[in-house]
Amino acid sequence: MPDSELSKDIKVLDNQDVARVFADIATLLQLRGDSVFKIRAYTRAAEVFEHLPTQIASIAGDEDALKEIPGIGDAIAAKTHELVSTGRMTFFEKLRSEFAPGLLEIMAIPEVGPKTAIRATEELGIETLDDLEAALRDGSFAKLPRVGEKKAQNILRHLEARLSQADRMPIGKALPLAEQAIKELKKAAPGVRRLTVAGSIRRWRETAGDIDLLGVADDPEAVTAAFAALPMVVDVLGQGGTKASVIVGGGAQIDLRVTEERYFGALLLYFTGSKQHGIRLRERAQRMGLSLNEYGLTGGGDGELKSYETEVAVYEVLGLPYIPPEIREDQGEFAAAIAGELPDLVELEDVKGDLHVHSDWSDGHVSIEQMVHEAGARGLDYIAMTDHSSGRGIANGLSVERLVAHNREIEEFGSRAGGLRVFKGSEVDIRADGTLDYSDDVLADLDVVIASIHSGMSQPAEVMTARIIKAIENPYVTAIGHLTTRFVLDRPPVEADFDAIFRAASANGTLMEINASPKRLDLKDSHVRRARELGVRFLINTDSHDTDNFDSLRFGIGTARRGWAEKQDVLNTLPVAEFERFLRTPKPQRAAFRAVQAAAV
DNA sequence: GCCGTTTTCGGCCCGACTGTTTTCAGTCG
Repeated sequence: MPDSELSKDIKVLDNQDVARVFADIATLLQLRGDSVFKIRAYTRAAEVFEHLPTQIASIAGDEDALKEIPGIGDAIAAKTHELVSTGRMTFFEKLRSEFAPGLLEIMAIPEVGPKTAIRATEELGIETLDDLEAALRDGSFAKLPRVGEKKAQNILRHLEARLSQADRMPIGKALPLAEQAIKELKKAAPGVRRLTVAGSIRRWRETAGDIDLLGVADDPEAVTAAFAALPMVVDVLGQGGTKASVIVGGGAQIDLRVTEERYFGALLLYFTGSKQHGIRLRERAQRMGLSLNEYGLTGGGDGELKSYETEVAVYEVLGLPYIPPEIREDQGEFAAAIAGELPDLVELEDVKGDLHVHSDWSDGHVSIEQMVHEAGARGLDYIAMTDHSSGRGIANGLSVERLVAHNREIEEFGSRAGGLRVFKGSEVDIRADGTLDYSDDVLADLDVVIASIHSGMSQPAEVMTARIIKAIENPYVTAIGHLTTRFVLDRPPVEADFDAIFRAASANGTLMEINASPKRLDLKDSHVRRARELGVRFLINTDSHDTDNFDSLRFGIGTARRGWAEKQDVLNTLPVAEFERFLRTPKPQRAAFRAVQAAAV
């Protein structure tokens, strides 16, 4: 069959799809009671694929290339090849046919493991989530061996959370909740020190399952008691001498652990994760004749436990430099650390400008003057006012006439904005055919042009790719805004060939925006990493529609850091004079400008 | 099933909690 027909018949699997299949295989092998090491291998493969910055579909034809990936060997490479080239996997289908189709869903409920799931099907005939709910409610589930009343209640609560889709929350919700809890707890328990957020939030993952907090105290029990009694708490799941788990309003779970000062370093390292990063650390310790746990390191000469107040100290004993939380994903950070090639990640303080800002001229909430004033108050050196173009009727987009008036007002405010430089800009719509809302001669009058998609998001991948590349090639487009248009947990990304898009951006000197709005986080972390590999440079913008939206910058920084972005990769870390020089450089030469900058750093 | 500055075979990370049990299975992070 020719390739063109193949591509018609077979859905192109993205990395998440492939990862899902291997995760399901691991679950099914658990149900079958297969070797824990085999299960671990499939689980690892799923995690590796999920975070792989390269499109699996683009390399799956070459099994040797697949086997280059750590954790992928002969068997999984062959299965991946089969899956991607045919859309099916014989092994998976055979395995799946051995169990009721609903078992995978049932196993996904917390506290339901393979043993419980198997007993539930064999003894109660449970095959779907509905069956499970019925058995939990009528009490029959609680009579299963090793279950009981309390366990059944817990499982029912998890099931209800799953059915209401509340099992993960976006970081834009999780982090403020964590900060509120920290603030309240500090007030309620003045004895607590070093109170900090750990877990996936500290790694700036875009979603969180629960919120992990760690602290130090001389009287830990007093702190956990105060925590359980906080006003924001609606339910206490458990509370002991060093640990408490609560549910707060809105349904989020917060776990707090309180320890002695001397254990804090190992504990923070342990509860920051990721799980895979921790496993690699413990393996490394083991090779050194040591054993790492959440209290410290044992082994060595005397076999005594040695504790550490900081993470740095633990890494040091293991012969490693400090690895920032954002890249603790077992995605090459160990190799980089050992080679002394860890990236010097971009920091919040590095950002000097924001090039995507709205006002009440389009769909923003306050005036240009207020946004400019706020940007100055926050210490920015430059911003671009980028209200929507005319195609965005719904967002009160600017006609060419209004754009001219908009430009005039910006020039006025710019002249009396103190040291702050205000650029004339637009967030111009990329139409379905890849043309822009304004003609080139209108765009030529602007300093900064952010080209974005706001409609026609379900185009086929080939059409979408060509559409975006056309915008990238426009000589006046500074950057592509929120490339994939996705909303975290809420709207899927557009389908496109992102490698081709990043290559075009790199060749044309068109920047890619890392949109810092916690609703978007677009580019996402893995896209940043891949784009950077292909030579793309970035802007980290807040897309602010109100003065407090400038707070979102930190989410963009977190995402950029998860994508291994360094200061030199992010153009709005340049001082204003340098950034203006970049804007004055004609597009064809911006790629070269970029290289000069890289060499200069 | 994967992997190798202790191994191409024989290993494979570590501990705690919960709720069920009369000594620990099951699950989680």
